[in-house]
Formats: sequence, C-alpha cells, structure tokens
Amino acid sequence: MPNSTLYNPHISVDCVVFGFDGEKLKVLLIERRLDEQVDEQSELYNDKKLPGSIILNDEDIDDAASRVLNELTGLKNIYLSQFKSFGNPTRTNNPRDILWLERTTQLKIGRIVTVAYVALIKIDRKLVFNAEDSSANWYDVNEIEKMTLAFDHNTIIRTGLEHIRHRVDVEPHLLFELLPKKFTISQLRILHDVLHQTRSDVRNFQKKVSQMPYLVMLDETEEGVPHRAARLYKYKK
Amino acid sequence: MPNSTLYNPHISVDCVVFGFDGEKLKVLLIERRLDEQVDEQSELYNDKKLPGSIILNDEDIDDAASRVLNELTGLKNIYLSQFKSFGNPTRTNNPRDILWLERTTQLKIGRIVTVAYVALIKIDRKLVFNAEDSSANWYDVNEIEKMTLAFDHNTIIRTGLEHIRHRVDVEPHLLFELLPKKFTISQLRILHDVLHQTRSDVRNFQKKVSQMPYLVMLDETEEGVPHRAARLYKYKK
DNA sequence: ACAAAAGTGTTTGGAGTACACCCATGA
DNA sequence: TCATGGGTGTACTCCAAACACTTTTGT
Repeated sequence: MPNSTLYNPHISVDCVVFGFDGEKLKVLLIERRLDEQVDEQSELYNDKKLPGSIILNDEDIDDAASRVLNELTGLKNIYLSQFKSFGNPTRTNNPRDILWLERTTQLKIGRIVTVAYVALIKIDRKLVFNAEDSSANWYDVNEIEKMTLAFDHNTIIRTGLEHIRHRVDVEPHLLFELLPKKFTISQLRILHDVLHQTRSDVRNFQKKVSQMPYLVMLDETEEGVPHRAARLYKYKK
Repeated sequence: MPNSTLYNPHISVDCVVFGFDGEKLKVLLIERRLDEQVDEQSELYNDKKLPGSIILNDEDIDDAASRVLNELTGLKNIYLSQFKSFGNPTRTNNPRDILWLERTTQLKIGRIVTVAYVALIKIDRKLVFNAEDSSANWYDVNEIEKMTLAFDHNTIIRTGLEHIRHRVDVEPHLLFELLPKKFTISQLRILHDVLHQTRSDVRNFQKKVSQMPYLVMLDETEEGVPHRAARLYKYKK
C-alpha cells in the first residue's frame, strides 16, 4: 500500500506490454475494480488500464517501470524502452479516475505526468498476474482501439505501438523478444508482417532470414500440428 | 520570477536547440551566472546549461517547451519534438545545481524529472537571446562533449543528437528547418552529411535531390563568394 | 592566369520483388 | 487420399555507389 513518505505522487510510469500469440499482437491490461462501495454515488469500476505506478521517492524511472513489470509478471530482465511522457494537465481530470487513484493510493492526487514504456514479453511463459490486487489479461491491439480505457491509456497504447514499429525497423532482433525460445520461420514472418503491416512473400522471407547469422536452425520440428511439421529455429547471441 | 502557487517544482522541460551555421551543427546553451555572492562559500557560476524551466501548474509539457523557446528567441512555431524524460534521482544531487535552482526559482527544490525536447531553428535569424536574465550562445556539438554542463545536460544533448539523427532518416524534410529560406544544394548536402555522419558523393546527391518535388530551384544565385556562385533553392510545401 | 567550388552521366553490383510447384504429415 | 501448410529457385527491376572533367566566378 502506497505511503506518502515513500511515493512521489507527481510522476508515474505506465507500461504497454506487448505479446504475440502466433497470430496477433496483444497488450496486457489490468482489470480495474473497486469492490467496496464507499458512498452512494461511487460507481463500480469495471474497465481496464495499463499496468503502472507512481514512482517511489528515490527511484529511477526506468527502475519504476521494471518494478511494475516484476510485480505483475514475476519476471526480470524484460525488454523495456521508454518512448514518451504524457503530461497534459487534463489527463487526470476525469472524476472517475481521480477517485480510483485516491482510493488505491491513499494519497491526495493532483496532476500526474506519466512516463510511458514499451515492454516485450514471450506470451508462452506462465505468468503470475497478480499485481495491483487484481488480474490482467491479453487483448488484441485492434480490439483495444474500440475499448475505453482509464485516463489517456488509449492514446498511450497507440503511440507505443507506433514506437515499437519504428524500433523494430532499426533493431530487427527485437522480434525475438516476442517469440518463444524455439520458433518456426512462419511465426517469425507472421510477427514481422503484423509489425510492419505488410504481407511478405514466403520465399523472399526465407531468403532474407537465411542471411541472418544470429538465426540458428535446430534439429527439431514442431509437434502436434495437423500438417507437415515446420523446422524450429532459435535466436543466438 | 517563479512563484510557488504557479509552478510545479517536480517536473521540468529542457530543450536541445540545434542550429546549422553552414558547416557545423550547433547547440544553444545558456550562460549560467549568479553575480551576487550570498555567503562566503558560494561559488561564482560560470558554466552553461540547456534552456529549460519547471512547468506551470496547469501547463501542458509541450506548451512549456514552446514557452521556453519563445522566451529565449522570441520565435513561435519552432519545430519541437519530445524525445526522452530523465528521472534519475541523483540528477539533481549536485549541491552546486541545487543552490542555483533555489536561488533562481525561489522555491524549495527536491527531485526533478525533466522532459527533454529537440528544437530545430534557422541559425541565420537575428535572435533575442535574453531569457533567464542571461545570455545564450551557439556551441559546436563536438566541443560540448568536452565541456561540463549543469545537471545531466551532457547526457541529454548526446541523447537528443541521436534522436534527431534517427528522425531525419524518417522525415528528411526536417533538414529544411535548419537551413535558411534560400539555400544551396551544397549547404543541404553538408547538413545531410553532418547528421548522417557520412560523406556523400556530390553527383549522386544532386541526382537524389533533383527527384525531390518539394525542392524548387530559384532564379537566383548566392552572392559574395570568391568562386562560382551556386544556385539557390527553396523548400516548398 | 589561377584558385575554388559548381555542375553534370554512365556503369555496375546488390537488394528487393514477383512468381508456382512439389513435399511431408496427420486425420 | 486428402487437406494443410512447409519448403524451395530464377528472372527482372530499381536504387546506391563509384568515378573525372569542364564551367563559372572573384582575385
């Protein structure tokens, strides 16, 4: 439980956590609920938000983002990239959001500037989603556009998606943060296409990846598929 | 003079203002001086810092960056791009910096997270550099690496330079923010090379720019040069 | 006349793109 | 045996890179 001598209530971090299920790009969202009805006009919360937190008084902002992810997933060493800060003074104006903040933090909250991060994780890991005394789930990025999230989190996700698309152009090895340790060329191609918003030719894609020295072919194939099993690869170094 | 009911002392903006003098890339730095000697151990300040400010209570962070630039140069509609926030808790630990902050803001200052922006301006404009009751000057980006600036401003400038280099790859028209309204192809090529850290071939560069529809040839040539005068161009649309 | 930078075409290699068929596997 | 995706090669196009000489102007 946040404590006013430990926390800095002016600055927060929010994480847009991307995952890839083999077909679509997903984002991890926290279910926002307040069960206890404190007074008559308090609504029940039943919407979603990005994982995030106000920062600790002596905490680096990158460390705060790592902490949020670790509390959420139990994992360390997740790929994290700060992409933008959101400081519009009206972003914390919705009474619904203010009430929720003050309930969950036990702090008097005014304006908050949030520093947003993109995180990439392998969706196949069994994750412990128990942060913020609530649960988290994966949602298709395309579905999210139609949902109404807390604060300005729709905008943050949209911007984070653009950011990671640009980053992948410059650093293609980021794709491997989203794939399982062993993967097929098809999975790599589909992920590549989802992020680049293209549809690559299968043969040309094979040609391209065969020139990547850091992609090593394994002596294994996938299992349990109702067709010819594809060769597995791993990312090396 | 800052006033504690108007200003939010937890968040600031800093601007890395780039200019191009025809040869080298420059950054605008404020001379930091405190003339009045308040007590015996107070040093005289004679170093440099980025233009910046803590934000107003109800001010958007982008607006705060615009305000800083307008106060500094008198200009509006300057190209501005937020690139990173710096929130290491030790960045405001230097007693020298703390003292300076409290003197100039008249506020009790703790930790500050700063949101950093890159700005591009045409160096040929006659600018009114009178912000923060001090003066500002252009410095070569390469010289700055050897200087010791206030706070973590060396790091901010280095990161801002990387940022603008990437941006120019994606949006080549940003180059025209740095050039005078009328410019030669040589100027454009030299600026391009400075930012890409390359040395382009003159003929190949001419070929490339001749395919840019937004680059229009004027019926004028440069003047006062001790050699064949080059044709002038302007950027259209 | 000389110094200094402006301006101008061609060739070549590599990368990207388009395109169609047989193969292996499970049901 | 059938349905489903896996895996493979060639030809064409286009862009980037290499490369040298003549022109214009001021001193």
